[in-house]
Amino acid sequence: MFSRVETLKKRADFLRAARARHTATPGFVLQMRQRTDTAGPVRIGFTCSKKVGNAVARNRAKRRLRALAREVLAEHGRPGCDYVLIGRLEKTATLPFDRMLEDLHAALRKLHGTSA
RNA sequence: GCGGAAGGUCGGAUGACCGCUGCGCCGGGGCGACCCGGCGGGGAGGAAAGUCCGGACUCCGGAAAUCAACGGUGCCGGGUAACGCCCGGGCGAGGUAACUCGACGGAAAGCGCCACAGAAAUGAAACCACCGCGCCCCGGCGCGGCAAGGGUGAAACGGUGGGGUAAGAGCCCACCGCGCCGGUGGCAACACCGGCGGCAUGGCAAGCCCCACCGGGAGCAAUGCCAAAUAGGGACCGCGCGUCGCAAGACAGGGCCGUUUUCGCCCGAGCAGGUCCGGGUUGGCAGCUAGAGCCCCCCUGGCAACAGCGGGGCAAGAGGAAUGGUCAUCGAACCGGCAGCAGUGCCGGGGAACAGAAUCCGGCUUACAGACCUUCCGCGCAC
RNA sequence: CGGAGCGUGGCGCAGCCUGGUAGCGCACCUGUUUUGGGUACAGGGGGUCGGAGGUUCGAAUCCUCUCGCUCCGA
Repeated sequence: MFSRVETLKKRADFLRAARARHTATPGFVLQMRQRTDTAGPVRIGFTCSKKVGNAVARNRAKRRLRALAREVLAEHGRPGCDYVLIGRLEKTATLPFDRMLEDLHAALRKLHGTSA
């Protein structure tokens, strides 16, 4: 791991990422924003609205998204980028983990390819 | 065996790999705050929920008593830090029973309301009917008596039976109900017994209210500190220019919870006291987890809730918010098939309810697939 | 996390405190007026009062529980 991974905490950062590039898969929505400091750390945020369910369902969805990000974005994340993973109703908690890993790789290829 | 009642416990399990977090230790780096790595042992619930009550704690302007307003509680006694909670008792209701349920003070302190229907909805009164007398066209009318019967309504001024009467009526009597007085038992709610009154007193207090008791307000996003940044601002309010003294200070005087009183504190010639606006910061640390703590056992007191002594055990502290992710095995409910009179057994599928700590405790309420334990009641059968 | 408030026809609101009739505006339907439409006038339909339980003879209204939504506080 050559770049540190930080957690996104500010509401303003989430709003900026929401206006940037995004792509959707059955299990989640991925947003990506290239910051001005291109050598900075990779930053990741997680969002689950009340639409996902009650507190138990929201926490479980966020934990699965965090596990996905730890496996993929730590190595394939681009420095100086903010990523936001958004949970979806039912699917985020129930889809097979391998399928979501593939989807995340595909989503990263799509966003990196178009923004390069 | 079937059906039921009460109380309690648990609420998926095991393993592997990869992670998060705070605590302790070790090593390294840094002047330091701290950062990195390794190891060890912790890491969601019975409701963590709803936020419906009661506290602890903190601030508001310090405390006690009192009155008023407002809010709450409401049979009696006890338990508790406290409670609207718990335990025991009383009364009422339901059930064959075990047992369960009850916002369960006062309607002769006062005000208000009781739609429609009905003669009349609480001062009493009288539509039909009943009875007596009078009159006539023999069916009614007039006067008087009466309130038992009819009809209306959720509710009609005690109920049943007998006597009585022109017809009736607590008009009289017995029993029941109600009220009052006395006695006995009980701390009390209340119960029982005796006597008296002839009955006056409809319902609603989850309408106002009366009585008794309780409560100052706001809340951990409280509050305190540090750093950074902006400003060194503006407006208003409070009291004021007293006496003695060289001064410190003291005394007048003033201020401090809605009222009053007592004490206490503050000001007392600038105090730089308070409030608001404007501007800045949306960082860090503390509060922050050991306290009326929970559980188990023995003993003592108590019917019990509970209290006391002793012993043992357990106790997460996050902060865009950790307590997990993936895989494998085992697996309850449920579904299907086969066997059996049945309890059930075997095979296959299936893959776990409600739900996530946010300052902390004591309760209540609500949600919940199922599994297990103890005690008790009724019925049936056998002895 | 803590604290306030609101749920009534399709939409926006009264009525609730002080219990017996659910009302107003826009919208909708029908008719008249017009060559037709709009406008105007007349008439009409449509509401489990968020849900459950209780108090009462009777609940949109009073009480308790519950569901959903909105706002405020460092």
